[in-house]
Amino acid sequence: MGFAMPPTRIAADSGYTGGMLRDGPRDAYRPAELEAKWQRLWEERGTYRPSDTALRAAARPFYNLMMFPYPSAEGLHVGNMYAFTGADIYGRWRRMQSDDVFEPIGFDAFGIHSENFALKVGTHPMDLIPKNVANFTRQLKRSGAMYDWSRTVDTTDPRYYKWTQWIFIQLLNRGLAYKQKAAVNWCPFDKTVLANEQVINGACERCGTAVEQRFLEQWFFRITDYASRLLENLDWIDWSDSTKNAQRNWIGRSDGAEIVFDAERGRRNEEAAIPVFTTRADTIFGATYLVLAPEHPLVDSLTAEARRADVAAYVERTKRQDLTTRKSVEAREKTGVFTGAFARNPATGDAIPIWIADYVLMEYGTGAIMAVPGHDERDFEFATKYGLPIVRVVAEDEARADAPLEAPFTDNERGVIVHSAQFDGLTVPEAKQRIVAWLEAAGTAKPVVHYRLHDWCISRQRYWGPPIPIIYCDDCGMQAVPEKDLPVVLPFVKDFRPDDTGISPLARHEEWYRVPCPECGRMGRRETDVSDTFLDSAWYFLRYPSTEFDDRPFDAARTRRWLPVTSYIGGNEHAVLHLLYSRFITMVLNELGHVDFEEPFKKFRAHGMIIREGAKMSKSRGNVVVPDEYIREWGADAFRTYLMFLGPFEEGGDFRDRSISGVRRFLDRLWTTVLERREDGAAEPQVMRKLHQTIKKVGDDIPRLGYNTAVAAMMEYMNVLRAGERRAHRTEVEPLVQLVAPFAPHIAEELWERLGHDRGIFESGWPAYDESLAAEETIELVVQVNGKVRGRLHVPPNITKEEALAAALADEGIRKFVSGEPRKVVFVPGRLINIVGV
RNA sequence: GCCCGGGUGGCGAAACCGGUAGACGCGGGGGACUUAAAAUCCCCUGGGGGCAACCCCAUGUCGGUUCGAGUCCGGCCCCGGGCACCA
Repeated sequence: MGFAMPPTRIAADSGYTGGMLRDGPRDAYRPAELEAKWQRLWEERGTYRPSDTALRAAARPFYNLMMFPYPSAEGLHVGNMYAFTGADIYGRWRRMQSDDVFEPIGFDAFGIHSENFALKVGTHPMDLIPKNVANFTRQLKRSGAMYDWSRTVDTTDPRYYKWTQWIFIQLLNRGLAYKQKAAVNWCPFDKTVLANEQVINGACERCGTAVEQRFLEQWFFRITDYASRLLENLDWIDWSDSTKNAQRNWIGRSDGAEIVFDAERGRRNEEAAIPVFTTRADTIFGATYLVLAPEHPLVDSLTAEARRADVAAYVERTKRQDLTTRKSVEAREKTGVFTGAFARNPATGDAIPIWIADYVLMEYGTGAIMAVPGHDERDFEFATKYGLPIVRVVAEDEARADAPLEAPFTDNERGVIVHSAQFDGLTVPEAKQRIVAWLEAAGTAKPVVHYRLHDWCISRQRYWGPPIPIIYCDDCGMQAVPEKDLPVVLPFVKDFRPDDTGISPLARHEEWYRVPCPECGRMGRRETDVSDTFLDSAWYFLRYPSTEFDDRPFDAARTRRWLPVTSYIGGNEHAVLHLLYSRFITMVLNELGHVDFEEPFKKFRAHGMIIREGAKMSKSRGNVVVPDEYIREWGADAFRTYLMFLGPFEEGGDFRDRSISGVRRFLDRLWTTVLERREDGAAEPQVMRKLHQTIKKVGDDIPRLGYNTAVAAMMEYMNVLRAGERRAHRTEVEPLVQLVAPFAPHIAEELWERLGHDRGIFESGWPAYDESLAAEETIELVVQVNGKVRGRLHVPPNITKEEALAAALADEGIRKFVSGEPRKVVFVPGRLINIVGV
C-alpha cells in the first residue's frame, strides 16, 4: 500500500490563467468553450460537408484520406489521433488553397478484435459495436478534424458489406477466388485461420499465440497472379519509400531458372523429371545432390524399396511438426533422409543422390532444389552433416580454383567460374546467363521468376464478418448467391463462440445456413465461413463518395471525379496488409472495367510511431496517452499542435507530458497578441520581413509534412511580434492567424471572427508570400580563415568577393589571424568568405 | 544474413544543394510582479579555459575526400522497422 501520487497536470479549475489579457481575465483564452462553439457552428453550417452539387461537380477535387479506425472499446488511441491530425492539417491547408477537399471517416468494425473483446466482456458484438462507434464519433468530433460526417462508412452495415460480398463474387466469376484444402496458419487461441500477412514470427498478429499448421478447405484470392504488376507499379506510384520497400520485400521477386533433372531409378524403375528452381544456375557443375520437400508428390514413386520405411518415417515426422517450428530460424538442425534414388546432373552427366529434407519447402519454387554445398550455406551445412560431396565451382580467382572450402563461397557478384568445363573463367553473372542458355538449348532449363507472395487466404471460421456469399447444392454444386439476393445478412446469433473444429460458429445455426439452391431450388447449404476483415478495408475508399447509392457499390461519375485518392496518410503497420490488398482489389476492379485506374492511392505517406517518455505505449505498461484527458486539460488545438510539434511527422517522436505547455503557451500568446493588437499606424518593416519569411517557411513545410518546423517557425515569428513592449499591428497578426488555422482551427476561427471577418477563416485563402518584403537589408557574412570561423560581418546581401575580402581584412579581430598573402579565397555569395593559406 | 530508417546539449529536436552546429520547445538557474504561491514577463543555459575581448573541444566510432564535413565516400559499433532454411 502507498499513497497515490497527486496528478501533476493542471486541473481545469486551477489557477492556470494563460491567455489572460493585460486589462483583466474576463476575456481569457478558454479552449473548452471556444472549441465547443466552433464544433457546433461547423456542424450547423455544414462547413466541411460538400453539397451533392460539389461532390458531382467539384472543380478541384482533393480526396484526403486517412486509415479508418477499428472502433475498439478502449476508444480512440493517441496513435490514431496523431495520424488523423497530420492528415487533417494537410486537408485544411489544401482547402485554404481553394481545393474542394473531401475528408471522410468511417469505421472498420468487423473482425476478430471486436469479437474477442465481446467474448471477454460477455456481450454481443451487435450491441458492443454501435456503442464503440458512438464513442469514437464523439472523440473524433472533439478532436477538431474537418470530417464530412454525412458520408461515413461502417463495414458492419449490410448496406456496405452487401458490396463486399459483391466484390467476392466478381473475383469468383473472374476465376480469382478458389477454394482449396491447404496447409494454413491456424491460431489455436483465436480459433481461426490467418493470412500469411497476419503471422508475425510464427505467432498470431492479434494475440501472440504460436500459430499451428492445419489442413483445411479455405477460400483464396489469386493475388499471386498480380505479383509482377504489384511490384512493377511500385516504381512509379508516389508513396513513402519505407512502404514501397516493405512491399517489395514481401512480394519477394527472385529471378532464376527452372532446371530439369531426370531421375535415374525409382521404385518401379520409373523415369521421372524433377524440375528444380535456382537463382544460381552458374553453380550447376557443383550440384552434387538433389533435395525434395517431404511433401513433394514424387517422393513416394522415387523412393527405392530398401529405403521406404526410413523415408515414410521421416515424412511422417515432419508432417507432425507444425509450420512454425519448421520455419523458425533458431535451433533448427537440418535433417533429411536418402531416397535411394539418383538423378542425372544435366551439366556434368553425373548421377547424384536424391534426398528429402525439411529445409526445402513445398510452398516455394518447385519444392525441389539442386544442392550446391560449395556455394550455399544451407547445402553446405547439410552436406557436411551427411557426408555428401562438396565441389568448388566458383573461386576468388583462377589461381585459387582448388583452394579447399572451409565454408561455402556465396558471393554472387565477385568470383570466377572454375571446374565447369567450357564455362571456366566466366564471371558469375555471365555464367548465369550462358549456362541457362546452354541448358535451354538442350531443352532442360528455362528462365523463371518466382515470388515469395502467396495467395491471400480470405476465409475465417469466425462469426463477426460478412458471410461469404456461396451456396452449396448437392445437385448443382457450388453457387454464388445471385446479386439480387445480396446482402447475405449476418444473423444475430447468441452463441457465436468459435470452437476448435475449424468450422465457423455459423455452422451451428441450421435455420440460417439451410437455404434453397438459387439454381434448382432444392435445399442447399450456405458457406458458413466469413471473410477476412482486410477484404472490408480493401475497398472502403471507393465507397465514401457514393454512400447514398444502394444499387451500386460506387457510382461511376463520382468515382471518376474523386478517385484515385489524392492523398493518403497512414501507418506502415499496414504496408503489406491493407495497402497491398487494396492495390490488388483495385487492379481486379480495373480489369473488370469497374474503375478506370489500377492504383487506388496516388500519393501515400507513412507517418512515424509515437512513443511516450522514451518507451513504447502499451496497456500493460499503463503509459497509454488517452486523447480525451489531454484535450480536456489543454484543448484540442493545443493537443493537435503539440502532436505535430513533438517530432518530424514521418518519423514520429516522443510524447512528453510536460512539453505540451509550450504549445499551449504559444496559443495563449497568440490569443492576447491578436486581441491586444492596434489598428492605427503602420506595421514595422522588420516584423513584416519576418512575417513573410514565416509565410514562406510554413507554406513550404506543410506539403512536405514538416509540421514540427512549421510550428517552430510560427513560434519564432511570435517571439519577434512580442519583442519589447510594443503592441502588434493588425496586418502583422492577421496572416499569422491564417497560418495557424490548419493546426489549431478553433482558436483561428474565433480570432478571425474577432478580427471582424464574417466568413470563416477556411474561406479566407492562404496568405500570399511577397519575396520583396521578405528580403533582408543586411546579411551576416561568416568569415573563415583556413576553414575556421573567425568573425562575422554585417554587409549588404549583394556584396562582391573583393568588397567582402577588403571588409574582412579591415576587421581587427579577423586580421590577427591573417599573416600573409592569401593563397586562395573562397566566396559563397550571401553566406561566407574563407581566406585560405595564410 | 539481406533490405530500409536512425544515432546531434539534461530532454524532445533544428540545420536548404557540403558553408555560423544546437533554431523552436521542455526542463534548469537567476530576476521582476505578488503578503505568498500559481500564472505572466525579462535574462542566462553544449563542455572546458580566460578578468576580458576571446580561445580550445564537441554531431556513435575509426579513416578518407574537400578551402570547409552532422551532411559526401569506405570500415566498424549500437538502436528501430521490414524480410528470412525463399533455393
